Amino acid sequence: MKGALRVNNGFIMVEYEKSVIKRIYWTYKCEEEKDFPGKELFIDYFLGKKVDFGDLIIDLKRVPSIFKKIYEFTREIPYGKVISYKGIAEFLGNSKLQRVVGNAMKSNPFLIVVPCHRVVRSNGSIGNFSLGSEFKKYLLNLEGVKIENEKISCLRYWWH
DNA sequence: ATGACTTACATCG
DNA sequence: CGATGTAAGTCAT
Repeated sequence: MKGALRVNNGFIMVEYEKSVIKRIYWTYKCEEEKDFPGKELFIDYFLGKKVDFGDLIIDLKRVPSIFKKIYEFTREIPYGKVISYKGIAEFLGNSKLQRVVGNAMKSNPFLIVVPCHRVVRSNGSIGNFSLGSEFKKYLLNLEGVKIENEKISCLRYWWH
C-alpha cells in the first residue's frame, strides 16, 4: 500500500503493509494525499510540534546489517538534537567508519522516521542531504536547532 | 582549499 | 567470488 502527505511543494510517500512501514521517500509526482500509518504524526511534525516517531514499525529486514545498526542508533537521536557521523561510527566501535555512516544516510529508506537530518559533520557544519542541504536545514530549523554561520556550534543541540 | 585516508556496499566480469 | 568504483566524512597540510 502507498500513502502520501503533501509537504511544501512535494509529497512524503509511505509504502506500507498493514502497520509495517516498508519505505518512506519524497516525490513531486503525486496527485493527492492518502492515509498511511502515522500520518497524524507527520502532520504534527511539519507543524513544528515535538513528535516522537519511535513507535512506528519500520521493516529493516532487507538492509545490510551494519546499515541496520546505524539506522537503529540514528532513531535514538532525540528530537532537536544532533550527532556527528563520526559519533555514530564510534558507537559502532570504529571511528573510521564515518563515510560508511554517510553512505547509510544517503540511502536512508525511512526519511524523517530515521532522522538522518540530525546527523551532521563533526565540526558542526550541516553536511549533505539526499534532498539537498537546504531541506536538511529546514528540518533542523523546524526542530528548533539554531544554525549560525552554516554551523551548529551551541553545545545544547549536541547529543552526548 | 586541497589531498590522503578507511571501510562497507553495489555492480559487474 | 574478486576487482572496481563509490560515498550525507575527517583530519592534517
